[in-house]
Amino acid sequence: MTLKARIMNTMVKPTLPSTERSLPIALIRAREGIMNPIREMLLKTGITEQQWRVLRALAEYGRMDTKTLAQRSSLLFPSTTRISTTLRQKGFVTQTRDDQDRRRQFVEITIEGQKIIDEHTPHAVQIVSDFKIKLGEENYETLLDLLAMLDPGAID
Amino acid sequence: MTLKARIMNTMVKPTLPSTERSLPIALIRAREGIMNPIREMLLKTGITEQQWRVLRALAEYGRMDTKTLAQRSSLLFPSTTRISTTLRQKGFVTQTRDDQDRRRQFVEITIEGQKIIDEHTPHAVQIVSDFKIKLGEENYETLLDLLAMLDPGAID
DNA sequence: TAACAACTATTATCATGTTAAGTATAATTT
DNA sequence: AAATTATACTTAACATGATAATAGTTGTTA
Repeated sequence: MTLKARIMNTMVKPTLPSTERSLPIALIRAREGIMNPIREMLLKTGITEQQWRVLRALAEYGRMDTKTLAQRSSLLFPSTTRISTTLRQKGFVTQTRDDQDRRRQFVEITIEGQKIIDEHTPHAVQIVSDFKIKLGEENYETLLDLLAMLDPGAID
Repeated sequence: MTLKARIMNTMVKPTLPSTERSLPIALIRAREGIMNPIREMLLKTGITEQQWRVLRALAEYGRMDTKTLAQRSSLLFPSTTRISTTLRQKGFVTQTRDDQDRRRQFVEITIEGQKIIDEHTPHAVQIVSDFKIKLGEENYETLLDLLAMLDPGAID
């Protein structure tokens, strides 16, 4: 697109913000920045970022059904099913049917799964801490608050 | 995990923030909130969110090579290759080799591709505008600035 | 100029995102 | 109780994310 055409567009039509100032893209890039060191850490564990999220949720809240697990891990339901299966094969979780409601599937972290969390939590804490320092404590909290306002699951 | 075990953990070991206060997860959830209406809009176009990003970059900056396109679209290189192929098959872009450097592949938006952008930009502008209202103009700009601080590609 | 390294792009592989369809069980209605 | 509806989960299909391996081209150096 020529410069002239771009200027014309700006004058006569509603235009999107430049991709440099686009909120969805800013979210993607920020996530990249955060996840790079975390992914680096996870390389040694042999599990993925999403599998780490599932194990963390299970470690924090204990045994739960797949639906709840999906919500707590911010994963889609089908992804959660697949990841649970993978983690079971790796020996990091167990799956059991609910006898009261046989549709329900409970997932629970194993000793081995908990070990993964325990062994890497200090490093993960360090990574989070580095970002707090980079942004400043106040900015960090502000950012979390602003992001929460966009969360579709949040109780407005 | 029992309550007692959780309390013990908190006392003796470094702990991660609750998933409720985790920055990576907050970024995912915020993105979900933003992308829901955008994906809804894109349903009518038959293209995906990533394909939309590629077309937008091409519309804004004009013809460019795949590497630059990947950066401008915030996509991985291999993803960009695949998406360019898909978009070419749909008739929304053209691909040409650079005669000066035959490694390089140029991608350019077609009239049909530009039409997709033009037809849906007003709706996209409306969606962005809604979020600005929801957050407030000042918060919106603050959020973009804070996110930019996490962007690994940003010039600190 | 031949060997080597660097660069651009493509392809491969596995995991996940996303939507839709399907299955089994439970709850509700008639 | 049979039919219907709703729920929890699973599977399928296609696109993308992420990493690694490969191919073709250009640049550099011995």
